[in-house]
Amino acid sequence: MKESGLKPNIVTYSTFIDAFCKEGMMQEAIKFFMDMRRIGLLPNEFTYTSLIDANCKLGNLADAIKLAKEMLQAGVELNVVTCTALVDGLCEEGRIEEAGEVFRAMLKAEIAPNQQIFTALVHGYIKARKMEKAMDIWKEMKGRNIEPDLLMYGTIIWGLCNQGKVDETVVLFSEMKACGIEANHVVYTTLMDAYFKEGKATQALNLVQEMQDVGISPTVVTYCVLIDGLCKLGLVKEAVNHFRSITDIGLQPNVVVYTSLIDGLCKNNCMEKARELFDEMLNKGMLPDKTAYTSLIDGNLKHGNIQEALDLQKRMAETGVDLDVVAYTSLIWGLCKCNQVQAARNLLSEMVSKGMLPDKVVYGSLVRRYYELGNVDEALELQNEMVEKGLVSDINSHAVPNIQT
DNA sequence: ATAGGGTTAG
Repeated sequence: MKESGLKPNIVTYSTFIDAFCKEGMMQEAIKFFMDMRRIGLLPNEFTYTSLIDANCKLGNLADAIKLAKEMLQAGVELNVVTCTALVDGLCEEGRIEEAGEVFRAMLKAEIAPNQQIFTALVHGYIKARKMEKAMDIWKEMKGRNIEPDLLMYGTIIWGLCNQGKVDETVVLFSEMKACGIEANHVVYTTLMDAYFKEGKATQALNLVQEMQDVGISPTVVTYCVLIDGLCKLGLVKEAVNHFRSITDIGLQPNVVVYTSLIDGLCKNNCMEKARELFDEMLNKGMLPDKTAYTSLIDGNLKHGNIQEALDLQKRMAETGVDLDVVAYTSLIWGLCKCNQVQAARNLLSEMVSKGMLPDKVVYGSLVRRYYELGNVDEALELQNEMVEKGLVSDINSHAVPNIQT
């Protein structure tokens, strides 16, 4: 720049600092920040905000707050953009009370709030599971005649769905559309999932139709929600049909979508089809993960195919996929059911040695089997272990592990 | 001229 005869000014420096921040090159950003002051350029609200926001996003809240104080001491006035960066950073760290304080301080300083800071704050309250406070902020925004946009509606809808209050989204969703704000695939997918999870299949399926009608393309996640929802309603044939149509619109099913369907097929007694899909996934060169293996293992165990389950477990180990609590629970229960109590006992020791906490279904299946075999000593030992771990020794429940994928 | 907000799946 010297060669060109042009002197960098505050905007030049701010632009570079912001670019460094966004590239994660904090050392360079700080170097420029020091350089500019050395040559007598005073950082402005843009410079500070770039640095504050970057520190917030890196979780360095202490540095961000320090910079904000420094900014005020340097006589640079706080504005809504800087406050939004701080509010968002604090919310991200779960420090919602402090975020609220920043917001209130801002109002006190007569800085006008806007859509963006309201969204950041609403998001923070939702994340902190304070939906009522989130709704208060939403109302305050409306009271100030600030129109919510897609991000704000999306956040509120997501929050309500999160709290199992999908019914309360109906009015908001209509209102949003009436304002001419187009929903996107995420909002539709979120709503569909919430409706399915509350057993409201009609509403969920209506949304699939509506999405098509308004020309919003589903994504792989949308399909996953749809397939999972249909399977859990026992509509496995429809789920398979939808699965097959994924490629028709140019998408490729991923491991998660395969797993949803495999799990659904297992739970709807279509083991053959489940195996077929699992192999199809392997043939496509996809690597099944923990959940994918566990779904098929669980299905096999519940259908008495112990050998196939053990083969899958072996393949899992060979490909470096660790068993998790769900997989252990399923295997131990299945082995007990198939009279392989020693193998089950070994797995229990293994999971405990890995620091996992077996639940009463795991213990219960072993204890019950030991009693049935007349091995009272082992049964009592395990019951003691259960009590030590703070589990109720409820071995009569005949509980079947309900594997949630 | 340069800074800030949300979200979906097994």
